[in-house]
Amino acid sequence: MPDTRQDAEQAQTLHARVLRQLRSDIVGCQLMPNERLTLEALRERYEVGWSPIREALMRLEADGLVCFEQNKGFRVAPVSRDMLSDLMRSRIEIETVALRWSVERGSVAWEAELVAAFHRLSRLRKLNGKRSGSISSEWSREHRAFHRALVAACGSATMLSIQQTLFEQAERYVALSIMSKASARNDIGEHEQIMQAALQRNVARAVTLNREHIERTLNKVMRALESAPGLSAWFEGRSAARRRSLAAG
Amino acid sequence: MPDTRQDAEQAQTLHARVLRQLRSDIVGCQLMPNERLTLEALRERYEVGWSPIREALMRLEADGLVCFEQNKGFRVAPVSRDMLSDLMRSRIEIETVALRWSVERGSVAWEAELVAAFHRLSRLRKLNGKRSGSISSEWSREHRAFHRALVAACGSATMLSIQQTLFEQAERYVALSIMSKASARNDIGEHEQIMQAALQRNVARAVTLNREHIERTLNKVMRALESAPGLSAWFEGRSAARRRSLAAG
DNA sequence: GGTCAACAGATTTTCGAAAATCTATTTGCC
DNA sequence: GGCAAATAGATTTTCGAAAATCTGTTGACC
Repeated sequence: MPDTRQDAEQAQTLHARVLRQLRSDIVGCQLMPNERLTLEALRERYEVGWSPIREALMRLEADGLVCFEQNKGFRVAPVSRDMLSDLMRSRIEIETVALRWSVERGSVAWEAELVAAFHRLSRLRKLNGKRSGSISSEWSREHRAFHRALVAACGSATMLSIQQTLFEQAERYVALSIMSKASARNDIGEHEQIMQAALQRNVARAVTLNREHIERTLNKVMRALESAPGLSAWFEGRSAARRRSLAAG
Repeated sequence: MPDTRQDAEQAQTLHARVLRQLRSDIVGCQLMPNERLTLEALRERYEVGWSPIREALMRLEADGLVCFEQNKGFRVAPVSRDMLSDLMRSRIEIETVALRWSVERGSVAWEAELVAAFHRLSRLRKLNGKRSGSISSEWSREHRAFHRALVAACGSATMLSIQQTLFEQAERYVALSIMSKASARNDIGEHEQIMQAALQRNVARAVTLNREHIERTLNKVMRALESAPGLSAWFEGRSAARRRSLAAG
């Protein structure tokens, strides 16, 4: 029974596949913030019928990646300064709790997973090509895995799920900032420090470093997006204004 | 243009109506934990086609009220001691943060809303009839509104959304405990004390009282469910075991 | 010239049938 | 008798067409 990942992915139902692809396309900003998600266009893009698409979109709405309006259809969730800072503030609080619990309760197996996750991450390049302006999908996967490994031993499925949701939303803002400046910050050292504090069971230090890690990301992303000429328009809000400026340009 | 609530509800799309009804039926335990949600049965129950039902179920899965398995369909999310205590621990942490922010930032308008919400709640009976063993839907609505009013000024849509989701999940456990014992705890005084601490901007006291409020609910619900002969089966986990015991009895 | 209603095109929403998948039972074989 | 494959029934999953709704435009009327 050859159960390769390829097979496993093909064995998925269509709505599960569409959900995965849509999520990836939105987080990676292949579908830009506030972009209208016409069912017809998505039907063509993913080569499926209406049902799997609507189901996937409904699911993504709950994750805050998609917005929905009665009889008006779906959009990629918009972005704004306020939402970004709200998101990051909330992430800090959630991860502070989860990290504390995790460090207090983590076993040796947890330590081992954490070390392994860091090792995998440390061997990857963050960006794809030299001028691509996009984050490597492997790096993204391992980065997410590392941050999950940090809080994995918290013993709360609820907090883990919230952590994942917020992390994913934050990833979208990071992708946007990378698109605009093509410079990613080198934060491997920060990750290592957080890990070491966690391994030493130094809760206060781990929590503080994690908070600063998130705050630095927030600052970098905020500045990148404010100074990006093409992308700052996404921050101004109303879609009508944006459409006009794009049509004019 | 008479825009009554009746009209507004009828103007909803079908999947929005089904979502609302399903959510209410699950939180109120008209649909019991772990119960299989056959599409055919739901189609008949809510008198719609497949699409609106699947969309609503997908949405509820994200809220943790429904579980989904590939090609096997949907179930009402199961309940367990572990999930209950995880849920309540997480609620405490979330509401602690949100309440702190809310008390620190709340305006007079917030105070007024809070007082109004408490007043409405204080004039309602918790249970429906004398022996109905079910929570009054008006009380439930106002209870939720009161707890939301407490944290409404936190300034974070993210935290508010999480608070709502967890509160709703907790409501289901409370409904279950009421079904089993028909005795609800009289907690109007607790609510009043939390409110007063919040109005006095005494963050520490408000947060502590809120924590104790949730912990008391947790203890009461946990005990009610453990001692309830018919319902403790829901707590034992695997559906197979439960099915056998029900089929035998 | 400005405002409102009606219309046409585009899009979303819903349905019911058809295809794919699973589950439980039966049958055949060892 | 016990085990595995085949089968039938039930259920989920997907599709494509039809109905409902919205949006922007045209044209009539004031």
